[in-house]
Amino acid sequence: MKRVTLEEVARVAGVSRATASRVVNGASSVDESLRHAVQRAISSTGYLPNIAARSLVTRRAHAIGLLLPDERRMVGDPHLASVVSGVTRVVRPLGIHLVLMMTGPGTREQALSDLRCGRLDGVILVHTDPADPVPGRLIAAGLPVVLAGRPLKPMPITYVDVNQTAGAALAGRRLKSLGCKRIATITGPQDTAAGQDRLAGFLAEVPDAVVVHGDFTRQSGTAATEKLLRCCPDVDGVFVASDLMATGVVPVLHRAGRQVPDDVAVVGFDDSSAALTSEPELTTVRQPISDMAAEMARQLLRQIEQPRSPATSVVFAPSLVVRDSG
Amino acid sequence: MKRVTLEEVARVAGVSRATASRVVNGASSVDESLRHAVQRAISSTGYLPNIAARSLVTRRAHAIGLLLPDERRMVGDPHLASVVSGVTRVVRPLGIHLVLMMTGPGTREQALSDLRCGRLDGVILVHTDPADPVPGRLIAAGLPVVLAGRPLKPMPITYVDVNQTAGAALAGRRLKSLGCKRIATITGPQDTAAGQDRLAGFLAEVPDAVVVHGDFTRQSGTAATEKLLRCCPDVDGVFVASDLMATGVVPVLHRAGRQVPDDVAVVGFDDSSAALTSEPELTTVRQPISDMAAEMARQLLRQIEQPRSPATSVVFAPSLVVRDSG
DNA sequence: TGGAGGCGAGAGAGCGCTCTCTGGAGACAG
DNA sequence: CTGTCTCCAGAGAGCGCTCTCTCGCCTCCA
Repeated sequence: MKRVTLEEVARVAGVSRATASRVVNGASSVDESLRHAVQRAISSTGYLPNIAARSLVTRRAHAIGLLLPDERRMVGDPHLASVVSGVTRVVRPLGIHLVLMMTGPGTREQALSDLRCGRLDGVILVHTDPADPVPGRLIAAGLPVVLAGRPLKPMPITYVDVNQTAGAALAGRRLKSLGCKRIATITGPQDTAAGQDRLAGFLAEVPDAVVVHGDFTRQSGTAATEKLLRCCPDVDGVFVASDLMATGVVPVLHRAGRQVPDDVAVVGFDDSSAALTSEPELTTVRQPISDMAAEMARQLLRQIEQPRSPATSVVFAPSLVVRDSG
Repeated sequence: MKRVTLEEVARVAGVSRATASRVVNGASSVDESLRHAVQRAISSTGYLPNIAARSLVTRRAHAIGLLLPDERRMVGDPHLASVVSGVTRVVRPLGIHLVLMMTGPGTREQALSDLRCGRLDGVILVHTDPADPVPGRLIAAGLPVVLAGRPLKPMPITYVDVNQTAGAALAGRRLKSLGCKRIATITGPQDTAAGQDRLAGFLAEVPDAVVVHGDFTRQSGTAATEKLLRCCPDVDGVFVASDLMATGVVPVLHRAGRQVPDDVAVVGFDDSSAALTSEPELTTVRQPISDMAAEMARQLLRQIEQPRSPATSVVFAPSLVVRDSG
């Protein structure tokens, strides 16, 4: 249980600490026989490099942060596990730690100082409040940061997103191809980029759609549907801007005596687990969350490697998942 | 953007590095005037301690790991966000990082070496495979570890769990008090502690219950219900050992022409988001996940503080959440 | 054979911090 | 007034690693 240091390894291998270090870090300019001696010494002693000591001199923490919104917004979010998994896939083989931070009082400041004092090499920001000053301060300080989702107001920051507009258009085309005549949409909050884009994309495809506003919550889906049935009782197709919201929509339709999809076709957005537990299972627009998360990690690593490299954005294509609801 | 060191702070404050360090770490034996001078120097220079340097000498990483099963088992798991949130609540005020690791090839070994080389101070293990040798190796090495959920075979390890047996009994009592005469249960996998305990607890309350086996998945809920309706068509109350499974149960009952809860009462377990998106909303047994996670964090910190302290277990009380299904 | 050139290994100086140990100053008892 | 005890600040030695700089040795060409 006693700690093995590089010094120890070097002694066992009969070389200097510097040479042992070269072998550990894979430098090429080491004689083959010495390299072998060091490798034998490493496995015989069970040597593990001390990351703290390494970080101290390389000024790399070998850790990135994932900044999440508060629990309330995260619980029931279907994507968390996929995001973590996607990032992990990229980051783990490199020995980089993924540090989770959930927003609470002062969390974002904490992240900022972790970044400044070299405890974190970069951060991925999820669900950023448009009024949040932290992303701006991060890019101003030239610190590596990637946003999940397009920022509401344009800023020179790297982000990864799905083509929300195209996804909503996919939904619109689906409803039209089902022969729906009276089409409506229940929107997301219009102070988010996703909410705006999904509405715009849908209207581009179905210009005469009835628009009722929601805010991505289940409750708002229920309320919006009641309103919709009052103002537009002959509706026969509805695009709901999130699956979670759609789980509030379908029961209201059923209670009003409308069969889904026979009387009213419903298309959701997200392909979340809610789409599968809903009855009937939801036709929905899928975002490749895990791949997007992996790309965020890659973008972040690039920025860490090459500080102050220009901001880029990567936009993934959505796809339609046809199930039973529309 | 240049880095400020303790040396710098000490110089500005006109004291030695040691005294500055004492102030930073809150040691009491520092003269009030010097303490103030140092604090002024800290804020004027914007000093942030370098954690790597500190870790190097204190041998504390100030980071703990959360070891999760693979993405497949995690996606759709309702509890991840709550677990993270609960742990964060305890750990963040102490400046301790929460490192997420999702099981993939070699992840657990990685966690072990992170622990050994001092990159992690301890780990919380979630959903551990009973055949997994890692927990055993961790306790053998005297490394701080806490399990989420009772281990299947007894071992001297600290764990936090909900009283699964009592929770299942709660469900049984509910069905009986509703006047159900022909009661069944759809179980979880019997190679997990939760699956076993929920069945045992339910049978203790309803000894003559019909037992059909499932494995916590939605699909298994569907299949089990079909089987149940065939072998026991007069069933009027069913305890489903997880909410997710229950979302597969209810539609089958509906299709068979049974109203929930009028013809068949359904009680789930977990109080997950699936319980809310289900129609009707599920009566279910709630586990205080977030509080349990916080307790896991506290237990882990205690072990880190006092290595090789005896293993303890903390068992939380479940509660019944009455909604519409039973 | 001698000198230049190149390549690989070792010596040693830190990285920024903590912590022990020492020493000086002040208080108080003898 | 001296000796002892206490208390607090500073000096300095690392923690384990990387990386530059230097030096030695071997090769190759003149």
